[in-house]
Amino acid sequence: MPRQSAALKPHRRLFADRRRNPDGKREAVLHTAVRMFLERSYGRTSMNDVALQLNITKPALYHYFRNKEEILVEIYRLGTDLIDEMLDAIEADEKPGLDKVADFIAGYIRIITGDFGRAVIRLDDGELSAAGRKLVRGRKREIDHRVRALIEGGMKDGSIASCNAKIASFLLVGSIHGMASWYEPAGPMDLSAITAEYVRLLTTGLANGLPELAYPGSVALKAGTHLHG
Amino acid sequence: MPRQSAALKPHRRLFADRRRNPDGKREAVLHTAVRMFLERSYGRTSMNDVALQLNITKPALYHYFRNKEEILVEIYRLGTDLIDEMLDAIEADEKPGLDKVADFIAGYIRIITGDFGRAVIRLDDGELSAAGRKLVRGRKREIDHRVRALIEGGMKDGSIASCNAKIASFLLVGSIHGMASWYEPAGPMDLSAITAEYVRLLTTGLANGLPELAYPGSVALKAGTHLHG
DNA sequence: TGCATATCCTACCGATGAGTAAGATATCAA
DNA sequence: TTGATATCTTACTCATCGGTAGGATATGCA
Repeated sequence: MPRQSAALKPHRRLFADRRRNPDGKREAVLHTAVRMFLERSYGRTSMNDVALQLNITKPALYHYFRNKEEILVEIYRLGTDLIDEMLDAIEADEKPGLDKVADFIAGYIRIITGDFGRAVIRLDDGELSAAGRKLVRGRKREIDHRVRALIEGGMKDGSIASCNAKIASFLLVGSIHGMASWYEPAGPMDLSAITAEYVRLLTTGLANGLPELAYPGSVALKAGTHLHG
Repeated sequence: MPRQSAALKPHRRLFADRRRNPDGKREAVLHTAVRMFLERSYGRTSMNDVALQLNITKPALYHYFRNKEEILVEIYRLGTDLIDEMLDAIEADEKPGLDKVADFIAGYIRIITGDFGRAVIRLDDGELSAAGRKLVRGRKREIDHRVRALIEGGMKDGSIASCNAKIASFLLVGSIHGMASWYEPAGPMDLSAITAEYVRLLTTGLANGLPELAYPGSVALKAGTHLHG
């Protein structure tokens, strides 16, 4: 039933014979599952669907994972690990805050255009049990805080204009999250062009050096109130 | 089982007696359903849950809606109507494109901080049947196009700097969509402050008048490539 | 008052999906 | 070669959920 790209087929091979390779097979399950979860959502992808895709039967999956949730949590873990590593590298750099933010934008885009990065953003952690949800949301919150710290650092060193770092970081991260929904790796749009445009549009708004001239925000606010009673 | 805010209780009253009021009751179902869908997702909210919340039983719901999907489609319709009306008003205005974009940001934030507006963004249209999905996605796409046209108009009249309108509109809309996830009306953050910050950050990036000085995008791109092999 | 009908309930059906029991079969180490 | 064990399957259980059948009851109109 589910239409899958040819890229998934290779994982079948691992299960084609019964040679012992638990780590490899576990990984194959994860790669197949994350693709299917992204395409059809976690809730609408049954364990049977995943098993069929790998040319095995459902109970075989339970040889590698205790339950469905463990697959999802593992996917989240792999995805957040990627983001954490990127932030480690950026924080270790000696650069103005604005440059770090620019690096973050580019790096974050690169990660969330991959399967596991995109999973962190697109998959609904509300499907998790209370325990799993707490774990995953904790990691997400930690990432948010580190991004906010990046912006606050830029405000301290003067490369970023004074702003509400909490709001700015949400805007920053949120705009990139949007990409995870519409961007298609196989599509016609060039990723480096998108990245460049994102970096330019977002860092310009943050940059210091243009005190108030750009746009009088009060006008926009007043305009908003008279629209649609 | 589901914890609900007191704001839902009033809708129970309508069902408390059996006075004939189909329109009012239908609306009460929609208001209750959208709240629950937003809190627990469409998939994890059963018809029984909705009925219990209204102090009736499941079959009574089928007196007002043919099936569960009809409720969701109706919610999408109400939400997209709000957005359409706002865009109508903005397009009718005689303003520079950048000002229209600013108005859109403020108006869009206002709408998506309400239940039905937020539903358009947060609820997963993948839960719909092929027919419903086509309908809803068509309306969403139409909105995207109108936002893009706003930006293109600003480029034509010179108020917005030359950029890829498709990417810019995605960034714009995406950043606001992020709000629908983290913003809580009852929370501590002031909505008008958030709106002002969003308008300022986003319109500054778009505005014309600062040719290339703000930030050299090429640096950020190069920096991105060496992060995390 | 009494009838037609809208409203709502109890009790059910059928489908789906997570997870398990119990056994068959292949692999690998000795 | 042979046993121990990892791997995988067939055949189930149990719970949930969308939706319906058919009947009970209140409402509003004649």
